[in-house]
Amino acid sequence: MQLRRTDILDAARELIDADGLDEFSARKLAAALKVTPGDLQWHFPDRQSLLEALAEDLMAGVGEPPPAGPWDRRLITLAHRLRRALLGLRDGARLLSGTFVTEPNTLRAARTGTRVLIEAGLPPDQAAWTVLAITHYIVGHVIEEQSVRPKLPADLSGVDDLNRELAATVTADPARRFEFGLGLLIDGIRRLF
Amino acid sequence: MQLRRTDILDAARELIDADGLDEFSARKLAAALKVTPGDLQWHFPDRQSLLEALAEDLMAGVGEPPPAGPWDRRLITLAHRLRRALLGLRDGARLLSGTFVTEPNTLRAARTGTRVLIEAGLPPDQAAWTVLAITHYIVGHVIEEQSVRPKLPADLSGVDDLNRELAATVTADPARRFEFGLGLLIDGIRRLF
DNA sequence: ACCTGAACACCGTTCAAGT
DNA sequence: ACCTGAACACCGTTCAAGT
Repeated sequence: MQLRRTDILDAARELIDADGLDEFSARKLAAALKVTPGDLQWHFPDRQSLLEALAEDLMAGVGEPPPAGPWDRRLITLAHRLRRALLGLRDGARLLSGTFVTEPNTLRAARTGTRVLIEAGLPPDQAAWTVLAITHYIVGHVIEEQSVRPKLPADLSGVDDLNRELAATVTADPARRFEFGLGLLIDGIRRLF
Repeated sequence: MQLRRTDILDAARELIDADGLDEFSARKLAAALKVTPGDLQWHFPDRQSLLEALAEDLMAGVGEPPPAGPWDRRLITLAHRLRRALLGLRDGARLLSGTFVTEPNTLRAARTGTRVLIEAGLPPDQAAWTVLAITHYIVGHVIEEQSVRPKLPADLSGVDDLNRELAATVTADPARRFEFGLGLLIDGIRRLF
């Protein structure tokens, strides 16, 4: 049976979802595919290119033009898509942040967001800067979301109010936290018009 | 000569600054210190704990209370400090994002930011959520700043306007880009009052 | 064009033994 | 308390050889 590119990527996703990015190795992947490490090398010249392919796949669809409507709704749609995409694979945000923005799907997402803001009337440079800022927020957020949280001490007595508040924040529903920070950015963008 | 903790961390920083986080290994560090790998293990039980110590050191001073003044100025001061701290070591943002927020210096920075907003009149939960959002933006931004940029094609003919705009954005002075995105967030926070 | 076998130059971590 | 020597169980990558 011929080893196809998508089979390799599927198996890689399975391993990463199971054990995390740090546990992932090309040799384990080869073993899972019942194939020699050398064979894997033939399909992907090195480990990095395999991870980049994975990141690119993750971004598929994110850059589809969002439905017509007000710019803020369209931007929020894009932001949610990017977050969902990153959450689609264990350690997805860390994976993406280790690759470059020049891959087609990643670039397309940035283009789509920029176009939304240009169409809304923002000058092109401000539009591009804004999209980059939102992207950084999302990547930073999801990296934290996906990082293993240390067990918070069940007993919070002896901890002061501020620490308790911060603990509550980090433990809070990440989707709502995401929404809150995104809202700050959107409100900030509003003042650019 | 006794091997001290700070010597180990200094040598580690030197190696990371020289070759990047991916090239860094405990064995190279041991060699640089003219010491056995096993000896290093005695001082830091595992590689991860060494990296965490490094991240903690990076955050030293960030959480000092900023000079009195309007909340936005104080928050901007903290934001710049965090960015400078992360830029203080090659791959510093990636390093920090691989550790937890519970280390004293990291926690202190979050506490200080939260307190600034509470003192300005924000409810504690909103203050904490806001600080987390800014932190995510900064970490995401500096990760991109510190990632090796692929050589942009010198010849941009044949590339459309949008790509050219995005290329210009990524190539632009990162300090100004940082300021722009931070400004969006600050303006968003303004509307919370 | 695809895959194997075998090697090379590395890793992090453990652990008995020394001082 | 600190450090060495030596090993264990891994890595990514290369490359001649097979089909």
